[in-house]
Amino acid sequence: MNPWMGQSQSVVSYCKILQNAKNARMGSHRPRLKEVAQRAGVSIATVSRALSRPDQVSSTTLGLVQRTAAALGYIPVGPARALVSGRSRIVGAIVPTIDHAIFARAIQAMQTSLDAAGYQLLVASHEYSPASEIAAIRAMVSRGVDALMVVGADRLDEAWGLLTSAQIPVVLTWSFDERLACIGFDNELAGRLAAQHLVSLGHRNIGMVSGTRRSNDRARLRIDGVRAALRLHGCDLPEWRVSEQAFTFTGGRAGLAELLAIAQPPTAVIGGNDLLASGALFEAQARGLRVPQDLSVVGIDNLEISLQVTPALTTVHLPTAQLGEEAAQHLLARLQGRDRPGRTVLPIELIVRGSTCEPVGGAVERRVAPSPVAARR
Amino acid sequence: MNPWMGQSQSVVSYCKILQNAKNARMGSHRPRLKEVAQRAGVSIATVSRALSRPDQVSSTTLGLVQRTAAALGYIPVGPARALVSGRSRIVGAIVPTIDHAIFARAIQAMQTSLDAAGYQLLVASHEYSPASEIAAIRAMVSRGVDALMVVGADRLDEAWGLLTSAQIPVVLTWSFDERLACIGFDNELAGRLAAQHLVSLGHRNIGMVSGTRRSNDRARLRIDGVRAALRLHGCDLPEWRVSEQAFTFTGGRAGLAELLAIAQPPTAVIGGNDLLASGALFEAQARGLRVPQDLSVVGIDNLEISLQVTPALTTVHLPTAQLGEEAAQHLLARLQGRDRPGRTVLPIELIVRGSTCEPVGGAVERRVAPSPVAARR
DNA sequence: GGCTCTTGTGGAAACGTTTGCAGAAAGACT
DNA sequence: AGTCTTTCTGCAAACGTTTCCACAAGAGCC
Repeated sequence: MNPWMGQSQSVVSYCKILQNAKNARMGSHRPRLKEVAQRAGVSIATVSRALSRPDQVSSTTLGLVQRTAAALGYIPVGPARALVSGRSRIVGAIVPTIDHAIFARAIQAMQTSLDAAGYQLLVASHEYSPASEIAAIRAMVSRGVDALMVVGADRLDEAWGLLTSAQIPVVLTWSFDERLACIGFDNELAGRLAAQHLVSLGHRNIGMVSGTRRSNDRARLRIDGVRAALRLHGCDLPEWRVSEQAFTFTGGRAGLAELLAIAQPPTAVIGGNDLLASGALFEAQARGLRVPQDLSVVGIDNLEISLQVTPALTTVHLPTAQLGEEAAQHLLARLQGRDRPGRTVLPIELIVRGSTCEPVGGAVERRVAPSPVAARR
Repeated sequence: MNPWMGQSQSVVSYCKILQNAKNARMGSHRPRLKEVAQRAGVSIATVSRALSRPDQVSSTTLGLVQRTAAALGYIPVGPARALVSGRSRIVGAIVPTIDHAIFARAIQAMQTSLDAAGYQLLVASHEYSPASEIAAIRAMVSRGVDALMVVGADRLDEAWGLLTSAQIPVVLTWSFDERLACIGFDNELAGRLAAQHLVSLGHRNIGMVSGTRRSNDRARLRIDGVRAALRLHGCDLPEWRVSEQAFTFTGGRAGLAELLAIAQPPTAVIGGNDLLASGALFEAQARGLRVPQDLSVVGIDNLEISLQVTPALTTVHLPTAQLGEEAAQHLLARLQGRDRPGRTVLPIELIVRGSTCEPVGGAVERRVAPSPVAARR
């Protein structure tokens, strides 16, 4: 049994520990190893061993100690353990934001895996601010995390320095970099898959609603992928056919609005992720455009919502929950001294649904209707 | 300046610390207070003071120490600080799941507020398992969190015992209980508002797609609220007009399917939250029912998605981000010894959008079309 | 020039564990 | 019975901070 994990024991006992010399006036207090030892009539060392490596203690003492500890409601003091053992049993995760389905899902998956191994998860978000990320890394290291997960390969030199010189396992997720172990997706391929699909349907005039590119290599790589696929077929993705927006439905709507305002509006758009793509879809429908006949829409991520919208969204599936779990397993393995591959590329896949079809000539001309004001709030 | 927060300093310096006696072969290593003290030619105590209470040190020494610490890339060892000071500067949050927009948002808001105060956030999820929650509480306490946030008032006695006997500030969120300080919503009112709205539109036969009620007082209270409002107008919500489902779009769809299968299908449904309500909306549309003419749909939460679906979802707005921030501020205040009200009820509000209207006689008879198979994956 | 008061500094004792080491006890074998 | 293992236990030394206390040095005052 791992003593860092909660042992199941009655808590009524909490109230039973009555006044020891010091705390007579306060009533109950949190017992320490020393009190358990006294009560059980053994040494501190024995109690410690009984609780953290039961095999090193005779079965009679073991039982005695366990019973006493349970009766007193003993809960170990983490910082003391961490200080002497050098391991806090805490893993850190630094993400751009927790309030985004893909990161929330990955974090949830990590947490579950870590929990099963007796580790806790410390989270921080930096909202795509490189300076905040540095502060977060430093805060994590300072809290003594045993391992660390970060997102993406775009960061300041100082952040790289902290990560590479920290004496703990670090895993870089979502994309790749030589300097660290990585578990990620081929973001460029994601863009290529989306673009290829549209090209193979016959689209030649394709727009993209991208998320913010600054401090976000994933966003840039996806655009690169789209561009590469288009070039391969003699098309291109000029900068003015890329609309950069915040990662929200609203951003997706604004992005599509922007693309529809240019001289030769695209017959298909690729969203940098499903949020943007769904937003584009909503905006198209609000303007009376039929999707996919008047406009094809492709996303990247495969969120649950993408399957629910009408038409369901064609998208590139990225296994984000798996990423979270693999990240946790990777770090756990390294914490146990097991070797791990330095780079894991998770498989991605285009999922064709109802939001894409071959372009229907001239249909886009219907886009004259202005966007009706969406119900506010 | 708070030394628990990352101080901005060059990291190149990391490489500069060359071999001290012990680590000659290893190259760089993480410097301790002792090394900073030696290098600066002062005592450990002075360095400690310079870094954590600059006012207690002469300005010349202060500058010297700060420069040396920065040059060496000193990062404090949290567990040691925590052990001696009794404060880890870590706050815990235990939620049912991180992978749900409302909790993700609340956690994100908490994290931001805590971060600004130099605190870090330790998260755990229990997936609505009471036993897991106990383990999580124990794990948190064991890690020495300075304060704790939990969700809801449904938990085992053992969990209550741990929470009330822990010698740290604890805040209960989303609902209320006498035993702890609370920041929450009037969930019963949320249900009432939704039901009242439908009744005032003329609906008499109302169904509900609820989330799992077990270990979830919020879900139960919302149903209670709906029921109370209906009773007030001479209607009722019999148990067979309540479909209990998982908190997902799919759950919402299944729930509506179930309600439509009963003898006198409802003319309006209330979703226990917006996920369920949106799911119901999607299912209705997939079956060719017009919303709101054939079926009115109301949700609770006001997620971003609720504004984007067509028609936009009538819903009860719950300020979840505000809840997260208030929870953080509450705990921070108590950590600083400031007094805080024991109970904060956050305001909620019905937002009427396009998914509800007065019932149109007999329209529901159209529901004969079976649900088309949704595109898989 | 002696006195007090303030300010800055260092020594050393905690904080609650884990763990190396040594010794005691108990069993196995001659 | 004596020796050699093996198993179990306790002592005490870490771990890296913060902070109490004492003391030194200067400043201000008469």
